[in-house]
Amino acid sequence: MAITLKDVALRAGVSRSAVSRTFTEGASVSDATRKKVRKAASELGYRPNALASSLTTGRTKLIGLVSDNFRNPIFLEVFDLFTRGLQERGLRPLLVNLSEQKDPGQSLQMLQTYSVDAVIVASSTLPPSFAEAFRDAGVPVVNSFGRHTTSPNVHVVGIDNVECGRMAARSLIAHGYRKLAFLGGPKEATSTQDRLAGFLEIVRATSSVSQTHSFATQYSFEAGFAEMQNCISNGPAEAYFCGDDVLSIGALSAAQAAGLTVPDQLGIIGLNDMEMAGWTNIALTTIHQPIRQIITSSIELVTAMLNDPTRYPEARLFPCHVVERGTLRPI
Amino acid sequence: MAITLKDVALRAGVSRSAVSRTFTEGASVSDATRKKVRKAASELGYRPNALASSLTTGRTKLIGLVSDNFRNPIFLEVFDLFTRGLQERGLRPLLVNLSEQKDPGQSLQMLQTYSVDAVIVASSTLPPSFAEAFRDAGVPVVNSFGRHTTSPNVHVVGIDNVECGRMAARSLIAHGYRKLAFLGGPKEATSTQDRLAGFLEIVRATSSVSQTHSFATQYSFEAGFAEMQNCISNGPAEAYFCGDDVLSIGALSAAQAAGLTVPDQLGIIGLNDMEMAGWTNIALTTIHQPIRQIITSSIELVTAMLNDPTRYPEARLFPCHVVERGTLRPI
DNA sequence: GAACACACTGCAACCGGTTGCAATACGTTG
DNA sequence: CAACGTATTGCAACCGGTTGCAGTGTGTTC
Repeated sequence: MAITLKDVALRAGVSRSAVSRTFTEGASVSDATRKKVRKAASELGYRPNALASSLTTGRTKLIGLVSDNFRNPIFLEVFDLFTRGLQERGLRPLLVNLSEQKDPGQSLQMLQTYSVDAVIVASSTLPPSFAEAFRDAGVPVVNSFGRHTTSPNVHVVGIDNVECGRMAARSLIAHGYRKLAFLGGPKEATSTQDRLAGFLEIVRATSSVSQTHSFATQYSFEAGFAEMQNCISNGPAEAYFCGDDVLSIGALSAAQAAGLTVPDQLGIIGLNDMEMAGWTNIALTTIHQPIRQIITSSIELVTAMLNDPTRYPEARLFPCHVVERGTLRPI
Repeated sequence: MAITLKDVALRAGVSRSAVSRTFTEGASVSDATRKKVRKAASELGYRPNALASSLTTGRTKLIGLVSDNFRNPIFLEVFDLFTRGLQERGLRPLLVNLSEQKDPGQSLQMLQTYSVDAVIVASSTLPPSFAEAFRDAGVPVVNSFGRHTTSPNVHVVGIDNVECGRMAARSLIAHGYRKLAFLGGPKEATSTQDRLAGFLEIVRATSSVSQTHSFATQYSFEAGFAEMQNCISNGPAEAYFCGDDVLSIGALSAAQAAGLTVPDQLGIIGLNDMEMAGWTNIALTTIHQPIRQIITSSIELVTAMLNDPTRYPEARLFPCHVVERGTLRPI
């Protein structure tokens, strides 16, 4: 067994309380005692047991980081930023992979068992009810990349997907395309529905512009490739707004494989602006989603909730913008 | 505060011990008691506190998952497989992002503070001393994707990098290239050094074949792109063995940007066989690294160590093979 | 020199569980 | 019916910390 409070207390010739207080910010200990304790502790190699202390303090500094997206490269960056941001604040990410089951029950139970201080649900595809299950159980929760609603039940940090849909449509039109199409992500995801809504709004308000739309089964290269093959065999549109960048790259690949030249015969605009979109042999024109800001803000919100768990829910939305590369023809 | 043992005991009209035993596998409780307790527990919504119980059992089921590679897309799959595999066994991954600091001290201390049962160091770039620091502190550790040595000090699960170097060289030669080059990952990484050693071994044993070698600063697209630009300006070789697939794709992109045709004027073979290597607009010929098997085996090893922490260290190596796609000319 | 404020300190109870041990209950056997 | 083995149960101590409270010692004020 490891070194405990008692061992240090014994060696320093003080009570266990004194040792505990030495390692507690703002507790009342004299310099002399503190010094003795520090010395004994470092000689013994003492490490306080965070789990034991959580028992009385009610704080574990563990944060559940829940996601269902382990196929989309953008999420590697998401995990990178989340883990670093949390670490910097002394919080520890307990990672939960939801790829198997989409029911919040089991993860909720597990995260409660580990007394996490809060949960971050990082997903654009999980329904809002998922995050709400945590809130209902009294666990502070932030839904990052979640759906923006005018009356959120839980904290949401993300983008305005409807506006992104509008932005994409406007951009395609500005680039001179007239037969537009929406090649969305999973149909049941609220983000997909919202983007389509914004897209349709602009198309319908613009004369001489038409649209079609279809959906990929998931955010993956293969799904984008397959759906674009589908579209091509039905007679392709002039330009596509794809659900995200992975989908776009799959679609791009299918278009090239079918002998269509991009951006002349076929334009593509993605969403996310993940690192690969900028690779020179891909050069995807896409809508930049400010994930750094979303994640920083999510973490700020989580830490704020640690202090006030009943904080009134809010939606934090960050503006996106189009990054012009090579998959839309010049204006 | 949440529901505790006491609350359930009170409601069920039994002692706290009885409740505890109801939720402990193999403890002696009568069916009648068990039923009463179960009923009371579910009525109250009781969730056992895993952290409190860890105090007496000495087991947290927390596993530190330590990595320094959050830029390489292959690691998203690595995290996916690790988190799922651990979850299936009732273990919880506590993710540690080392991207900032390469000194084991701080992470070791933090992971001890959280009483992790074991640590998985998932990295091909961290030096062996990193994992050894955990072992020295008495924390069971597995170094996944680590260096194979004939006398490992810690458990290592991975591939034989020297053999991969040989394999790459043999493959390039078989495909008819004569002026070969090694475009490695970070120079100080043991994996880089091992691959180079194997590569050189074959080249030097083969008459009429020459080689040069250089290193990228990290495993990223940009680094591969930059280093290939470098190589081209110095007069390119005929074929390159790149440190991994991301590097390969960067290099590929630089070659194409410089007007070199692949695979005719320039051949490239990567390592990893990450998902993107198979994307039809990339089609990278590469050495497949069996990461599923490596991860499954790592988790098996970790669970074995949970039962026997002093288990004698072993190296588990998995064979790799070349996946032919489009970046080497036909044999 | 008495009265008082204040900084420290240790005691002991507590956080939410687990577990060795002794006590009890039960069914069996002779 | 007594003796006995076995299954179940609760008590109480313990895991490694934290913290309210009372007690001690010091310096200040009047």
